[in-house]
Amino acid sequence: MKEKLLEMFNRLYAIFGPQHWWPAETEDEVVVGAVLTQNTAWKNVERALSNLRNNDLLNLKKLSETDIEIIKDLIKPAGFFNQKAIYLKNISDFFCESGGFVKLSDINTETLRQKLLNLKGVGKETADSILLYAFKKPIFVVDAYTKRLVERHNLCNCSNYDEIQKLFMENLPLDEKLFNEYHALIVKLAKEFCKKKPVCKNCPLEVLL
DNA sequence: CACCAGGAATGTA
DNA sequence: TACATTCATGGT
Repeated sequence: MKEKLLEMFNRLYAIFGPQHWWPAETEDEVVVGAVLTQNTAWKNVERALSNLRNNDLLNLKKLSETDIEIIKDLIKPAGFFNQKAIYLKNISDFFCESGGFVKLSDINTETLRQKLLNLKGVGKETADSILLYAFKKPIFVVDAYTKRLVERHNLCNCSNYDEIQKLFMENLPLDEKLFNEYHALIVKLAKEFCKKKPVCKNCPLEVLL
């Protein structure tokens, strides 16, 4: 399995090259983007992020000080704006109360993950995306594409988040750079070859089966 | 017109 | 524990 997962990564990297994730200027922008992209096309997220940036609100401190109705209006293009505005408030308040990004970086990864999961609006994928792409922790992010990939290639007879995450983390070196690129490459693969949900025609990974 | 996108919370059995 | 429903905009 270790060989298989590495071979899959090497093949994806050979085909698509480095993906330069997360597409953001700051750590705060990663956090905000992680919430806004929940079940939402990234293109729509970019519009919401632009709106926030143009109003100088693309940081957690400003967001915690801004009226929620204003936030709702600016993030509308990303959809689910009523709940996402609440989520952004919860998270930005937490970061401010906790002493900011640098202070939180000192916390042990498992503890920090739990703190993030305790926030309304932060599930496992969002928490792990923040840990990996903002805090640079070696945590593997599992999304719908990853689940489909695991199922289609019969990498394990599991379907829940934790087991799929363990599959990758117990069979790969705990390397933040590797996990960063791996998840991004899976997303890239899905966008290029799996635009329709059930089918994955001409998928370059089929040769590995 | 239907279906989906870099999910999570809530309710039901 | 395992599903079903809801949230909402914009692209295809």
